[in-house]
Amino acid sequence: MTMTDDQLISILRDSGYKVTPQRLAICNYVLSSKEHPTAEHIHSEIVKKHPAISLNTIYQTMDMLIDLGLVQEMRFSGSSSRFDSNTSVHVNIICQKCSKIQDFESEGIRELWSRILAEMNVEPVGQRLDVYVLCDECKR
Amino acid sequence: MTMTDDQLISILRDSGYKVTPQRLAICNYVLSSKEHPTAEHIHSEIVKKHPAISLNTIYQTMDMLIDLGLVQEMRFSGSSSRFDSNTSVHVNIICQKCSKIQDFESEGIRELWSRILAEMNVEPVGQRLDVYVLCDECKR
DNA sequence: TTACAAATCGTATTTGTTACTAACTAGTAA
DNA sequence: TTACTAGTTAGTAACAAATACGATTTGTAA
Ligand SMILES: [Mn+2]
Ligand SMILES: [Mn+2]
Ligand SMILES: [Zn+2]
Ligand SMILES: [Zn+2]
Repeated sequence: MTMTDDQLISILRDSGYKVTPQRLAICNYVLSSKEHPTAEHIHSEIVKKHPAISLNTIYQTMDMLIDLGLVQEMRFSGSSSRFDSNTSVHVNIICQKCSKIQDFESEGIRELWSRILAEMNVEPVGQRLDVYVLCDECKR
Repeated sequence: MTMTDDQLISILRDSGYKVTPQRLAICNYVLSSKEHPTAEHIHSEIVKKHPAISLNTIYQTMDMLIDLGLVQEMRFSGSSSRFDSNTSVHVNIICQKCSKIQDFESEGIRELWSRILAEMNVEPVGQRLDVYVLCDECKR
């Protein structure tokens, strides 16, 4: 979910989180990324502007974003967690070979998913919809 | 997926896996369980009949079952992996509080899911459909 | 029966994540 | 501006689940 610095700052302050340059940099990167990055990946990006940033701060900031409901953590076998800033109902298309993750989102899917929920008769507090595939590049 | 010992033995032999008493016990337990058990949970069950069984053997047998396509591993934040022997298209209804997992499966859901796949235009090799809820007991 | 590849058990190691702590800093209110 | 304080950071230690390793045992095909 992309937003302006001012919007982000309001959200953090309203929830009692202090605004630091590290947080702003991490949030801006993660919330605008479509790559479902790992903590290591986020760190390697942020360290360019904040050379002393620690991996721990990345994890703590992810915990904050999860607490704020702005990010979802996805765990996998054999690889580290990916962080998804798309919190709307959508499908993650995940390549089994190269681990690339692409979102698929549409009104049609939201409608079909809501019908599935209706059939199950549950009140969801979240969901994770993964489809495992071989992506076009890995199929070759 | 429940099956007879003979069916199971055939599958193992056909794939070049040896048939051992430990494997039979683990497979029978896991393939008939609806609980999405953890490795520890499986171990605590099998150790009753095989007192020397190691946790390592549980993990190795799970790898085998995953290789055979009979089991799917589900990783989570803050808790250990759960192993799901229901490999058909279904939704895992997962309580955020007590971590109980219940399958929901129906012709309607398979139909709706196939329409989602059609819209995405992908050839899935698998999927993981999680809905996070508060179960009836935890809601009280 | 024998030979050998594979499986098991027990343990060591790895790895991703979490916990801890001293130093630092954002926010607040004189 | 200044001083205070609770929250944040960086660095590192600790943790736990999962994986790798190696000696011994076992299943299976000759
Ligand atoms: Mn996504
Ligand atoms: Mn299931
Ligand atoms: Zn790929
Ligand atoms: Zn519950």
